[in-house]
Amino acid sequence: MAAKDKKTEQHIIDTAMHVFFTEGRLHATTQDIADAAGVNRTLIHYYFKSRDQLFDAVFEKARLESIREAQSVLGAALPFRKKIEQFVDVLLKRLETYPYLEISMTTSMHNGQPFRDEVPEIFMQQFLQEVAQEMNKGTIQRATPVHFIMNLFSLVIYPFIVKPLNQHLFGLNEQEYEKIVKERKTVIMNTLFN
Amino acid sequence: MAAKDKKTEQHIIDTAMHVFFTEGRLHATTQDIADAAGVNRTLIHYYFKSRDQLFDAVFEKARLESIREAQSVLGAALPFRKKIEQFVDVLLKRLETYPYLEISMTTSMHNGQPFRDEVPEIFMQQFLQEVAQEMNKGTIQRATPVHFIMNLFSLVIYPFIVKPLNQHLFGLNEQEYEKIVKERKTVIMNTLFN
Amino acid sequence: MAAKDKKTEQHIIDTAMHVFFTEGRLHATTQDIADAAGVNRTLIHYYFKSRDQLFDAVFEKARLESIREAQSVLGAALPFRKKIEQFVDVLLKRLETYPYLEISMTTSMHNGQPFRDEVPEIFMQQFLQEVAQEMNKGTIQRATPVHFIMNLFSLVIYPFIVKPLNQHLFGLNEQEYEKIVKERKTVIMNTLFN
Amino acid sequence: MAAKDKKTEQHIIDTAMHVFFTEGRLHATTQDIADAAGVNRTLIHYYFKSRDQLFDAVFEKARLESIREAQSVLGAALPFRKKIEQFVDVLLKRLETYPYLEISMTTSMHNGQPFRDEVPEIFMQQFLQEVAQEMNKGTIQRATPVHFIMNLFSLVIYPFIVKPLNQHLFGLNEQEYEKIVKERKTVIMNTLFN
DNA sequence: AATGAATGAGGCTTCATTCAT
DNA sequence: TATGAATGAAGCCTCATTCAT
Repeated sequence: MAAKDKKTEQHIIDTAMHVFFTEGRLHATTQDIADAAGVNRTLIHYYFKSRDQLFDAVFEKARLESIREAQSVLGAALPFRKKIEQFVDVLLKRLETYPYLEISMTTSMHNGQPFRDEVPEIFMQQFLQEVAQEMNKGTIQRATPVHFIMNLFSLVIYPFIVKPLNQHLFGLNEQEYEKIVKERKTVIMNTLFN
Repeated sequence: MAAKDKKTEQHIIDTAMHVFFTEGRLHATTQDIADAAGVNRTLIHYYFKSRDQLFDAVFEKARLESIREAQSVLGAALPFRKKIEQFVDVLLKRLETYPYLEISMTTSMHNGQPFRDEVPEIFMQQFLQEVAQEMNKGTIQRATPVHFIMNLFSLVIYPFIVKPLNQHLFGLNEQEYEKIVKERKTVIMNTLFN
Repeated sequence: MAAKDKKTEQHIIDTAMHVFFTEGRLHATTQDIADAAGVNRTLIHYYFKSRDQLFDAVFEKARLESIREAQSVLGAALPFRKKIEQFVDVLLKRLETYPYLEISMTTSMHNGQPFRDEVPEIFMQQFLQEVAQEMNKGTIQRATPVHFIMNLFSLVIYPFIVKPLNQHLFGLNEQEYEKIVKERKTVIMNTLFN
Repeated sequence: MAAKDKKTEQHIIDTAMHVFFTEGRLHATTQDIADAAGVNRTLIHYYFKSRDQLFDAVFEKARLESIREAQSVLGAALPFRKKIEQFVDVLLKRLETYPYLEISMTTSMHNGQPFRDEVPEIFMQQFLQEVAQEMNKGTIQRATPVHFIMNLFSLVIYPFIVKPLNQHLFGLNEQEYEKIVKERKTVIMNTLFN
């Protein structure tokens, strides 16, 4: 019902992304997704042959989007700190749309989901060099460069992953947690940079 | 078969913890767990009534262990930095045994797993106050105190969660990743403290 | 694609006959047949309304061809033995093209496939009389006439039906079985006639 | 319901044999068989893991029974003609119980059902030698020995396979066909022996 | 305490068929 | 005449759970 302006196949993928990555229902059935998309369950098989192949299509799209976003920021000609700041923005924005994306991809990997040709290696190498330069300049903590990236991702993503757990742990309601999230960007930048 | 020195019930729980948190097979069936424990599948229902209640027992045990460990360190009469250092040690050690523990607890929460009576509130309040004092002293970044704890957990746990993803991203083999992990503690302490 | 010189409808029937009676895939789906014919699956429904009606059309064509062939030989003005010899030839030739034809028709009858108006009764009556006369002459075994025809069909058709089973039973490879088949005609004639 | 005196697993196999080989419903679903056996459909999976493996079990049992029966007669110390006579009896009796047995096994072979280790080769070789001796004695038609066996099976089995087709072809009602079948043994013996 | 047998619920998939163009 | 999209029916299979011993 919902969508005739976009092609049905794409509509199903988008719905699945929402179910998986926004609602976090990684184990939604094909019926669940069909219901959410307002289509007949069989249609999913018509387009994707099997549940697994729908998964593949969804993860592939998510992966490509992530890479594209990362490259558009990290590949730009900007000062390092500015670049990281924008990247944190991009990540946070994405996490607001798809809070369960990272955890889903990680979880699904345990279940045999194979890796696809990932971030262009050269791209990663270049960025690691840029990080190394900053360490030499003394603007960030000196260490094996991968640690900086690990720290970055950890600080941004993890609190989203464990949101319900944290809310409970710290006794924060939805509103209060929202406030904390809003502060994260500044905290993260201060944590990453000397 | 495997265990007659410990009660069968406890043996099943331990096996389930291994399957869930060490192997990361959160969706293992009762048959899987029964196989791993070397017992008949229906025995699980005999002891735990239902799959969900086995889950509850397992998560409850994990939760209690986590709290006990946390309290034994954070509740001790030690200088703040020393305390955090020991806590990072405890967390890292636990993650080596149960790398999928945190992610499992988080994931299962999405699926309606309810929270149990969690960390004694007073305990958390006391620790947050301690953090606030340190912020005032200037030894750590000044912010809403929960951020410090969020940072701490994020920096320690996340790299374990996304290990396979990271290995791929940075092109690290098992040995190289191991080396990075060994460096984490120092990096984390330097990141958390000014 | 394959056929524009013959009507598409006829092309589909011919393809189906090949799939059913030459390849022996009596349970081929409409998709299988469409693929083999190089046409869209729904086209089969366009022409034949339903899978069953395609079946009907195919079996009807096979039946008519069989009857026509039988009549052209058995209705000819030839000495009895000559007539039977030619009929065996005709049957063997047909079985080489459509080895699974007889078994398919038989099998499909079990599944409720109704009979159509069959061999003209008079024609069969005449032939049975001819057989009776030969029995009186003593050239063939004396018995209820239908036995002669049963024997004839059995001896010719059955070895084709159970070819794979026989190959295995007697340990014959393709070439060796071919040799046996070539000997069949003489053996059959000797078996049928005194 | 039907059976508590025999083990359920065996009861399911027997029911399946009846459905397949007596009723000729080779494409019966697991539900059909479960209904016929008076058991829950899932129980079939409990015992046989999959529909295919039920098939395997059924065909294996049929195959073993056939071999055992054949050996008990053909391996006996009897005059050749007497032996064949008894074998025809055995085959006819079996066909009355399982008229669709042979055709089912043949049909299923087309669909990839693999052969199992079949009739002991030595046994077949011995019987072929016996046939060759009879040919030398002149009691049966002289030819490659396998033809005699082919003829034997053809003459006995085929009329059962095409019973409905034959009834129609010759215009025989159930009673009349029954009468013809009763005559078959004598006709077959006369046909096979000089 | 333990287990083989049995069952209901629910999931994935295939297929023939219909609809709209 | 031909085809892509969509759907309902029905099949197979897995799983948690219950029953009877």
